[in-house]
Amino acid sequence: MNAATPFDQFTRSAFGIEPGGTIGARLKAMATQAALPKGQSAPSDRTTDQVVFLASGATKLSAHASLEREQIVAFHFGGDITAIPSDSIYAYELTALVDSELLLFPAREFFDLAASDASISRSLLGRLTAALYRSRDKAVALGQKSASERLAGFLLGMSERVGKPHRGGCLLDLPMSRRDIGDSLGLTIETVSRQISHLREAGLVETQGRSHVRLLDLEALMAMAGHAQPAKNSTDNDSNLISINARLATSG
Amino acid sequence: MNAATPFDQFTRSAFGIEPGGTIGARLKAMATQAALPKGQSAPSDRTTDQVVFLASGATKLSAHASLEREQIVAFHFGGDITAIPSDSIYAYELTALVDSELLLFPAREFFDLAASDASISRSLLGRLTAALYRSRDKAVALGQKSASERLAGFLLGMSERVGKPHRGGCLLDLPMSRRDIGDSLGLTIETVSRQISHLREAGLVETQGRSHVRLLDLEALMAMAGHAQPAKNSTDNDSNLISINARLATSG
DNA sequence: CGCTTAATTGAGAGCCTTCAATCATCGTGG
DNA sequence: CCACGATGATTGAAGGCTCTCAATTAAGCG
Repeated sequence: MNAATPFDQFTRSAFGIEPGGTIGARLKAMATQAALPKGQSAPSDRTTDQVVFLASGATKLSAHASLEREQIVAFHFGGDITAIPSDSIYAYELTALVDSELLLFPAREFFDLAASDASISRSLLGRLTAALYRSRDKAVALGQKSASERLAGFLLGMSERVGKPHRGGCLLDLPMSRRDIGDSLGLTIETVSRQISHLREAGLVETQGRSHVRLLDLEALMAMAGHAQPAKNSTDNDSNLISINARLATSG
Repeated sequence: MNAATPFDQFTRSAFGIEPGGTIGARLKAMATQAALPKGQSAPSDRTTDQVVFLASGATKLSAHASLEREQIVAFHFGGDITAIPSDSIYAYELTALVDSELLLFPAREFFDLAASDASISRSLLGRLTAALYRSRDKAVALGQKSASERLAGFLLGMSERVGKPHRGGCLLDLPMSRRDIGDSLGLTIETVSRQISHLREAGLVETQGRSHVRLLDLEALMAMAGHAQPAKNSTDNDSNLISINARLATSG
């Protein structure tokens, strides 16, 4: 086991502890390492919740409301931690959007052990809270927002997580399909496609191929997404630029 | 401080620790106790996330997507713990549905202290995970389900939390208005009202006054909600009755 | 270079919303 | 105890946004 294994990355970057310690050894004993090729789903356990550390790649966590109806509740990227329920009213499934490496833990044992270490507990409490907040924000979008608002919000959210600054705008290389975007936003692929076309016609974005999107006007997108805080006075728009970058990318 | 104070209830029932200990004293030092009359909102802190323990009563946690657009992300009842974000893109607000008693903690300090105690950590990890699962399930409903499915799911969810068994059915005394239900389900009050009328006409529920609802056919409601697991064989419906009661009521 | 899959674009239908009016509920005051 | 008023809930009709169905175009891969 060299210094760059997923497990070392897990203990060090996620929790700030050394993999060689007592806790590290016990964590390792209950971990299952998996290399998920693109499109493949994590081995699901119908009897035990699972905690997942995504070492590298990108995944989607989706719930099957019925055959033909899938809701993606979260996207994950390298370094993210998430939890997969086993006894929900829906069947949840973690699927790789690109080739990915991940560590799987049985949730109950993992939390039992984590609770005994202050550093790990503190990290998990923060991450779970962030994931909860993110999930709530998604619920707000799904419950209250129009298709154009949702798509603008989605692009801005992705820009925070995988965007690269590019001449005052932002360059995205989206790992998910239009269907995935639709399943995440509660829209059909046709509606997603139409909304992207509208954004393109409005000069707010440029697209190249299936996955490359360039956000040309972040401020206009924020206004369109309804992310702008109600201006306290007249033209007090500066605060938006700050708040939009405030939250770190974490599973949710 | 007698044995029935909200704080004693908090440490004992929520975490299984004695309020008199060192941790208990430090928790108490950072706690703010509040009695919220019906309709009133908790004092919001725009700079610090808050952890809330609801000792008694019922509350809603809502996000303001804009003026006139409110999404309720969670209902809470006595014994629940939740967290209110301060720096979200939406303004979150905790409002009492009935006269309520609650304890407020600054989230960062609270989690810092909680992490140092294995018992508290374990409890919080479980509660936060449950809240995350519940929020995800709500996202699924908001993203994929029709009005009738959402309302049936709402009634079943409430039956688990505040329902009283009644002659093979379930008796509900809902503390929230039709507007609250609509804001929770991403529907208008008119649509909620129409769907309730449909359920009544179908003989699945009876209503009495504004808040009393009697669920007459839980199985039919489950089928309508789309909560039924895909039957593995022919008429294997017994498992639904078990799974519907599997999750404990927790904030989220 | 051709094929398979994904994405785009268009037309029509459906579900929920909006707008409007009526009815019921419940707290209050006589 | 009942009448009254205010708020909440119900019901109806019309419109809008997204979905469904269908066809075309583009992208990516062998």
